[in-house]
This record gives sequence, C-alpha cells and structure tokens, in this order.
Amino acid sequence: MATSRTEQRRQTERRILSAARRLFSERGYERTTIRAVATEAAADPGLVMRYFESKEALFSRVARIDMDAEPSIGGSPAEVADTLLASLRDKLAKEPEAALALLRSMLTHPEASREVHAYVSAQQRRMTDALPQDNAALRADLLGAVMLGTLLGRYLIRMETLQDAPPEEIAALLSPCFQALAGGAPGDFHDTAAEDHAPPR
Amino acid sequence: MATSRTEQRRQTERRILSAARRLFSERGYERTTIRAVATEAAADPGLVMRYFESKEALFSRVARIDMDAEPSIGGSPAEVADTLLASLRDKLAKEPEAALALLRSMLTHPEASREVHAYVSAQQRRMTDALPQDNAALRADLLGAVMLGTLLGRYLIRMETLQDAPPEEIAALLSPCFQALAGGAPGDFHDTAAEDHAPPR
DNA sequence: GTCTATAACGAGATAGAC
DNA sequence: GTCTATCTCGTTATAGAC
Repeated sequence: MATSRTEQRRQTERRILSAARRLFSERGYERTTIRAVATEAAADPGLVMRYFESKEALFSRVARIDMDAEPSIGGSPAEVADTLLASLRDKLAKEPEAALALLRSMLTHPEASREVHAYVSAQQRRMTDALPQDNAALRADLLGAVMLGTLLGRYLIRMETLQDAPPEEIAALLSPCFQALAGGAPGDFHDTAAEDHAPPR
Repeated sequence: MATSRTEQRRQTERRILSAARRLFSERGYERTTIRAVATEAAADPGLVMRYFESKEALFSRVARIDMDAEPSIGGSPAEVADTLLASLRDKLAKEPEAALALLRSMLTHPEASREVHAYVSAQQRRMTDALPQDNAALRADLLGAVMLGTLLGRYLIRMETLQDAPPEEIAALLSPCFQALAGGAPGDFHDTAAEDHAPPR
C-alpha cells in the first residue's frame, strides 16, 4: 500500500508503454488507437497524451532501434556472413517486440519507414565496406533483404513451418545463402557457431 | 463522342480502379481514403461506394492474386530453384502494382494478410512436395521469405542499390541461395536461364 | 496544488438517404 | 450522381480526487 503518487505514476507509465508495445507490434501504427492503448493499460486516453505528448511520440518512444546493440561488421566476407547470421539467429530466438512494431509499420507509416531505411542504410554501408567485390552494395542489400524476409516470415506472416522452427536449424539452412551473398565460398556448409576460421577457397 | 451512358460508366469505373491500384500500392490500405481515390479518378466519393460496395470490397477487387498466372512447381530441387528464380526475375522486371498493394497492406490489413498467407501456403505446399528433403517445409518457407524480402527491399523499402539493379544481376547473385535452399548443389553457380539439367551431386 | 478522469471538439471517414 | 448523417479518431479543455 506504500505506493506514492510518483510511484503510481511510474507504474501507469510502464503499463501504457507495455500496452503500446504490444498493440503497435500486433496491429501497426494506423490501426493502433490511443484509446485502445489506454484501455489495454487500464488508463485514460487523456493520460496517455499527457504522459507521451502525442501518438507519434509514443510510437517513436516504443519503436527505437538501439544501434549500439547491433554487432559491428567487418573482417573477411565469410566472417561478415557469420556475424550477420549470428545476429539473425539472436533475433529469431528472442522475438524482439519493439522491432516488430517498426517492421509492421514500416510499409505504411512514414516515420517507421524512415527509421528502417536509416537502419538498413547504415548496415548496408558497413557491409559494403567489408565486402570487397565490385557489386558489394547489391550484395549487402540482398543480405539485408534475406534477413528482413526471414524475420517477416516468422513473426508477421507467420509462415507455418518457419514460425516454430528452431533458430539453429534456420541459421544452418541459411548459412550457405549468406556465404554465397557475402562472396565467401558459396557452397561452404560450415558450422555457424564457429567464427574463427579463414575464408576458404 | 459516341459515348453511351454505360460506356461512360465503364470508363469511370476503370479510372477508379486504376486510381485505387495506385493509391493502395503507394500508401497501403488504411492511409488510402475513398475520398482520395475519388479525387484521383475525378469522380465523387459516393460513386466509388456505389460502384464497389465498400472500401473493403474495392481493395479485394484490386488486390487479387491470379493463382493461375503463377508457374507450376516441380521437378528436381535444382529445377524448382530455377523456376522460382525465374518467377522472381519476372516480378523484378515488371513491377507488379497489384501485388504491391497486397504487400504493403499485408502487415496491417487482415484480408491482405489472409490473401498473402493463402498464397504462400499454396506455394509452400507445392514446393514441399517437390523438395525431397526431410526439412522440406522449412526450406520452402525460407525460399518464400527470400523472395518476399527481395521484392520488399526493391519496391517498398527501396534499398538504394537493390532498387535500381538489373533483374538479371539480382537473379545471378541469388541463384546459389536458391540452389542451396532447394537442396541442390549449394555452390552450383549455373546460368539461371538454363532449366535443362539434372540435379547435381 | 498536483495528478487523474470525464466530456467535448474538430477533422475526416464510411455509408446510406435524396 | 450529390449530400449529409453518424462514427471514430486524435486531441484539448474542464471538473474532481488525493
């Protein structure tokens, strides 16, 4: 019962954020209403506005990419492929709710679109620097596209098998794709957990 | 000038459909308003409703997948990979506006979601039958995911390089991925136009 | 007084009456 | 083929609880 006013407020704020995360990631930006968020959080619509200024602000608070959490990309093409694959496997293992909000909204909401675009551009640039080939930029884009498609298929489209497949199995099947796109040895079926080897061929 | 009433109506209907196709594919379902469609088609919002019953019905009229236009899938794993790759290359070459409407809305609109889901399920089933491996279903899902990601990256995200890359170059880079996922020889860099060869290994 | 809940406003949408 | 009633949205103003 020792819940001070400010403590109470903190909790309400947290409930709202949590509800917003859920709804934005489940329905996307336009189909998520402030009112629904408020109901879900057992709070008042007016409160949501008071705490978070606007729907737009609430969304960008929820859907923010932590660039620093992303792995740095570099090394040989095969290493780049491994790094990306490991990153994908992580995302497949833990279901990143905030990222899903972004993904689901990216096709219809301008800010989400900008954010995703900025993210892939940054990743793309780092990859392009690491991949020595002449068509490195295209390779980098395709790597991003494959990751995007995989995440989408699992969490948003909910493809029947992909939805429940163990991340390791997915990563294993994708490994030669990543290797080929990165320009390493295309047919190199090597264990994705091993990151300590020189590029073959 | 010999435009009868019914002919006039036909033209208006066509203008509305064309406008709807454009707007749905550019903005997605929720951000496309009947008013905007009407304005774009130089018609009255009420007319749009009169001709097409509802926004929902207009959308499903615009975004319908012609299943029969899709290639039949079968043969050896390598042939399946080639067929899919050729299909992807076609889509990369001609920018399918109706499909884009579906894609852009699939993450936020239930019916679009169902339609896409039904489509990938059908494709998935046909692929699964053709791929002999034990984990064929997962492979099929991943093939679908890669195609989805590539289309998304080119048309909707507009990744800088992928956006303007020639379809042949994209297909060439993707070829080993498709081969590996289909379970053919993973490193088999063969010309994608050649569909007359037995599965290696 | 500060924090919360209720009510209302204006914009914009769909859909049905005219 | 046009017009307008009704709904719901995001948001703001107002009244009440601690």
